[in-house]
Amino acid sequence: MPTVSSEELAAAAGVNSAKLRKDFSYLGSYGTRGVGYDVEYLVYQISRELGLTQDWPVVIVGIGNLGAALANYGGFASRGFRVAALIDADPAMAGKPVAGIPVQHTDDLEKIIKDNGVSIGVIATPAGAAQQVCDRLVGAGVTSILNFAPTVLSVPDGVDVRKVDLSIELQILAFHEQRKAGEETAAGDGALPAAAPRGVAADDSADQGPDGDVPAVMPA
Amino acid sequence: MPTVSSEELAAAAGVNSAKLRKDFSYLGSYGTRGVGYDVEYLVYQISRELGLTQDWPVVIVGIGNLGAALANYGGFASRGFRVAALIDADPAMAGKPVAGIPVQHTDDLEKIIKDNGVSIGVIATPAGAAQQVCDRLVGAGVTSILNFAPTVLSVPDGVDVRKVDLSIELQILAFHEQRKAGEETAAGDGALPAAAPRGVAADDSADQGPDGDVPAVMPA
DNA sequence: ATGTCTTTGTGAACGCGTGCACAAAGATGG
DNA sequence: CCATCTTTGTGCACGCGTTCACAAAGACAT
Ligand SMILES: NC(=O)c1ccc[n+]([C@@H]2O[C@H](COP(=O)([O-])OP(=O)(O)OC[C@H]3O[C@@H](n4cnc5c(N)ncnc54)[C@H](O)[C@@H]3O)[C@@H](O)[C@H]2O)c1
Ligand SMILES: NC(=O)c1ccc[n+]([C@@H]2O[C@H](COP(=O)([O-])OP(=O)(O)OC[C@H]3O[C@@H](n4cnc5c(N)ncnc54)[C@H](O)[C@@H]3O)[C@@H](O)[C@H]2O)c1
Repeated sequence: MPTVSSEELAAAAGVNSAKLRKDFSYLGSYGTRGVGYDVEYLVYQISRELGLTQDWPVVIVGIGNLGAALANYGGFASRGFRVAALIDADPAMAGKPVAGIPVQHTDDLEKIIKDNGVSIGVIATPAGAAQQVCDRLVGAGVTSILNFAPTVLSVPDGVDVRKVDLSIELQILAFHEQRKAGEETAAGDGALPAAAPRGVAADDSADQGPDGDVPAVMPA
Repeated sequence: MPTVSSEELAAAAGVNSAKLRKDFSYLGSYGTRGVGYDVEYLVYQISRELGLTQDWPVVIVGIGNLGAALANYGGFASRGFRVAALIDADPAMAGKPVAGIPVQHTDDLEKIIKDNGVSIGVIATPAGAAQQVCDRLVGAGVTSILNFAPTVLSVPDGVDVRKVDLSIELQILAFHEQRKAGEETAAGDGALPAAAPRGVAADDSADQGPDGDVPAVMPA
């Protein structure tokens, strides 16, 4: 039976082994003291808890540059996500296949959502259309939204939104970059709390909850 | 003189007003008691502190589906980022313009970086090439990297990496989605700590530091 | 000039996640 | 069956960010 210790796992992930064990303990006591964790069983338990055992149908709305790239991306299928439909407002695109999937018109949005039992929607439309698209998605039954448009979406309680704003990612890098340059001359006497640079880019990135890195105050 | 109170700002951003004031206080005392903050002055101070007043040249490496979409994206320029160059390993692409910018070959990577004084690089290559591209970027002087490839990059101290992993974004949504479904029958008695769903998708997303939302343990 | 009213700036308390340290559990060997 | 050794599971303490609450500051009216 192949096993791994929390120490090995922690080293690979770049985190503290105690934290890792404590995290695992929320899933139950799947380890064997003196031995470690049964790899296969552990993978299964985590996959199950994370919802990776079922596959989720998703729709992508707004098949422009970004939407098309997403549709072509093979990494989703391997993680249990299936692109159930592509939706765009442009009548000229209707019927044309992107990544082998025919684009459908926005008029049918509600029907598409319901027919496919979709609960996760991806918005890749221009910012101006995002809130409107969001409202229609939610109205049709979508309860999770991944938003690429640089807008803050308002949604009812019970609906989750995650926003991917590439400009903000670059701004955060630029912010640290600026601090690096400043520190060369005036070493670490800035007015702001230390923003410790990380050597290895391990985990993080997943979080989007109350950021621990940069004050999460400025609106988009 | 147009002003705003911390209370108004906090309501708009969906955060606590005390937190907002404390955050601002790190930049100095720019407010006037009994009145609020001078909007124009505040915007300038924050822009300056965040590094938004200067523009940053960036290079994009890997001009495929995603890289091309990024190159076409107009949102970067408006935030002070300038696409200094597009780089790809495919000889067939060399010279061809994408978004009006000619694609250059990977052979010239180091020269391009140095000639343009680039310190921020974007990696949109396949996962297998990411670490190698990263090493070359860092070797040429890049100290901030935005990585779209689903790999954990190893970099020397002093180099910042931010990773955008769309599959993980979807997995996080799917995770909450699964919990919603579960709670309908067994209301809030899960083994995991409460993952409070947020009604409005305000801030967060910026952080990528130790996530406050989902345990940051699993490697990609 | 003085008083009142609004809003800032911040000291102090609270809550939470992280890391330390160790007892308990179990495997393994004699 | 007992001793030893490894690794888990977790109580506890520490540190940090968030929030409360209020004194100080300043505008504005009288
Ligand atoms: N391209 C990028 O790299 C990038 C990066 C960050 C953010 N974004 C954001 O992603 C969004 C899309 O970017 P893009 O470059 O693909 O733009 P795009 O203009 O290429 O594509 C937008 C697509 O949305 C469709 N559309 C417009 N209104 C719609 C509606 N109401 N319903 C359905 N579809 C509609 C259009 O027909 C078009 O096909 C924008 O909000 C942009 O700011 C893009
Ligand atoms: N397309 C998406 O929506 C999406 C989403 C999430 C993640 N990603 C990731 O982003 C990366 C790019 O995705 P894509 O869909 O654009 O892939 P793609 O295959 O369309 O493009 C990859 C490009 O990188 C170039 N390339 C390969 N090796 C290179 C090297 N050593 N140096 C420079 N260029 C090199 C290729 O010539 C190609 O043009 C992948 O790692 C993918 O997993 C993509």
